Amino acid sequence: MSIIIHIDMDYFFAQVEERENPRFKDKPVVVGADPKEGKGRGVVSTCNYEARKYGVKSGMPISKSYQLAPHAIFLPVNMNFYKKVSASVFKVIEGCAKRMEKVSLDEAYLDVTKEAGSFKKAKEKALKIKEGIFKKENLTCTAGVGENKMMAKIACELAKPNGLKVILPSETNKILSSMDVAVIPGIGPRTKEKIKNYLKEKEVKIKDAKRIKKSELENLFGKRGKDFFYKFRGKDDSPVVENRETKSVGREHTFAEDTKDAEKIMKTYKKLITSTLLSVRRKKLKIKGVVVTCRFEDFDTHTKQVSFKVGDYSEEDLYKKSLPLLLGFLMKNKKIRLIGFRSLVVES
DNA sequence: TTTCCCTTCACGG
DNA sequence: CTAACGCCGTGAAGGGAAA
Repeated sequence: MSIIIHIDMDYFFAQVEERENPRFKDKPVVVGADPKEGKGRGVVSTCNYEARKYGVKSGMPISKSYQLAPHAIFLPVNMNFYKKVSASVFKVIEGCAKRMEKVSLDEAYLDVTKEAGSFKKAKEKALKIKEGIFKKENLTCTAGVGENKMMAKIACELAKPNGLKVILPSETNKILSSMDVAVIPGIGPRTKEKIKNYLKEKEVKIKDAKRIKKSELENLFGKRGKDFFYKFRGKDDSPVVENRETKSVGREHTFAEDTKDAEKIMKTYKKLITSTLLSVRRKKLKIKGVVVTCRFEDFDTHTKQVSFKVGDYSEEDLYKKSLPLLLGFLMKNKKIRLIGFRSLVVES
């Protein structure tokens, strides 16, 4: 049995924007792609709760969010600024717990099994973190405490925004039973659909999903199926990992309009390589391969990959090695929507 | 036979 | 045109080639 705290900054990017510009408060704020009067091709990155009242959500096409809330304040993603704020927030968190896994700019898991020793102490620690972040950065977050990563995350979801919730092991099964299967991390729309079809039900709660045998889940979902079987019962043995190794670094670009213009594509392609290589070098990584992605006008998406000897490579090297992959895509007589370049890397 | 490579799929933030 | 859909990164499946 572990004691895990999950910390999640509330509507992070939008909250930072509100802080920088207090007159945005009480108004719907949408951070994401340029809506371009409803013609934009990007998506919503984050929005505040005022915008959510209109049905706007993160991940939604920006064009749809514009239909739902044309009067909202639409802001571009100021990633460099959010990164700085995030670094400051993480300093607070690091000061409070030894074992910390950074999930993203605005989320972390803390394994406080040893330091806290009890759920009561863990709750106090979580409150301290919330206060520390608010004092330093004037931003709110939500904390969840549970017996493992999954339960900490679910507790956090239930308490948002600006909340703090503990789910005791004795409460775990009762709380899960009436929840939708999709609250389980790793169960997305596809997996949920498959489970619904398998049980021939319109909606599936976790108590219903528990009727499925472990062997059936394994047949349906392979090794993930076994994890699901245990997760339905509140069990998750995935560890808090402090330093994940970077496996790949890449960039991709969607054109404003689908294109066949080879010159335009090449120009963009070279920029993707340059930018990727910059990141690779900043992180002092060695390259062992490249992947080229192409999405055509009909959304058909393909990748081509080639591996080579681990080493340091120049922009020209990467260009030469990957060009045949890209040309393979240009041969097709279809307009291109997106191209991507990714380096497979190893830490040196 | 085992391991590695390539491609796709699904997911999460 | 009743769907619209970015950018980044991970893990796993499944088929085939290489060692």
